[in-house]
Amino acid sequence: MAIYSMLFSLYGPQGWWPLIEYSGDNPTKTGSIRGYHKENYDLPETDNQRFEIMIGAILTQNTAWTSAEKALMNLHDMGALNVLKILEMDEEILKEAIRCAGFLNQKSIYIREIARFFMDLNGRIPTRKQILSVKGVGEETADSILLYAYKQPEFVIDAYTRRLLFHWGLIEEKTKYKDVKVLFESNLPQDVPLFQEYHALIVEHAKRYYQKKPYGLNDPLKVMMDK
DNA sequence: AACCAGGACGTGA
DNA sequence: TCACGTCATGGT
Repeated sequence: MAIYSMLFSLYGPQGWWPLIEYSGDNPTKTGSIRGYHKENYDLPETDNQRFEIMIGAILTQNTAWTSAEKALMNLHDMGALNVLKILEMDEEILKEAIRCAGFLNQKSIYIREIARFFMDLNGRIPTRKQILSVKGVGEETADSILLYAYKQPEFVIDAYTRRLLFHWGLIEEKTKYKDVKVLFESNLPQDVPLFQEYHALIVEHAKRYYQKKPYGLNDPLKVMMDK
C-alpha cells in the first residue's frame, strides 16, 4: 500500500481500461487517442464494452497500446467492434484491420476464439479457468479481462510489474506468475478500483523509468526501496 | 541497428 | 516442469 500511495501521488488516477466505444468527455491521456475515464469505476457498463476490452487485451499482447488502439479504431470505423460482426467478418479483412498490431495470423484466430467464447457466455461472468481455456488467453490476459471487464479482484502481473519488483529487490527475476500475483493480493485489500489503478500506475511508472536500459535510472521510488 | 511493446503457444528436453 | 524458438508490426 505504501508503494501504491507513492505511485498514486505521483501520477493520480489512470482511467483504465480505455474504451473506444465510450462517449464520455473526460480529458484524454496525453499521446493517446481517447477512451480513458479517470475516476469512473462504473465502466464498462455494457456487454459490448466488455467485449471491446477482451479484444483489446488480445491485441495488446506483446504490443504497444498505441498499436492495439489503432487496430481497435479500424474495427470501430468498420462498425465491427462487436461480437456478431467479428464472427461474420471475412478472416482476411479482419487480418488487415489488425495488421498494425502485429501477430495478425495468431491474433485473428484468438479474436474469433474469444468472440465465440463471449457469445456462449450469454451475459454471464466467466470463471478464471473458463477464460484460460480459450486459445490465446494466458494468465495476464485472463486477469486483465476479469479485473477490467468484469470487475473481479484479480491482480494483473505483466512484464513491467516483474521488471519493477525485480529492480526494487522484491522478487527474483523469474518468480512464477502466481507467486507475484499472491504477493500483491495477500498484501492488499481486495478492492477492484485499487487493483485497477495499481496495475495501471505500475505501467505508467515503468514506461517512464523501466523501458530502456539501464532500467531504473533516476527512478524516484528506487531510492526509497533501499531502506 | 538493435531493442522493446500492457504475451501466448508449441516443442523437446 | 522448463528453456527456447516463433509469431509481425511500429517506434525509439
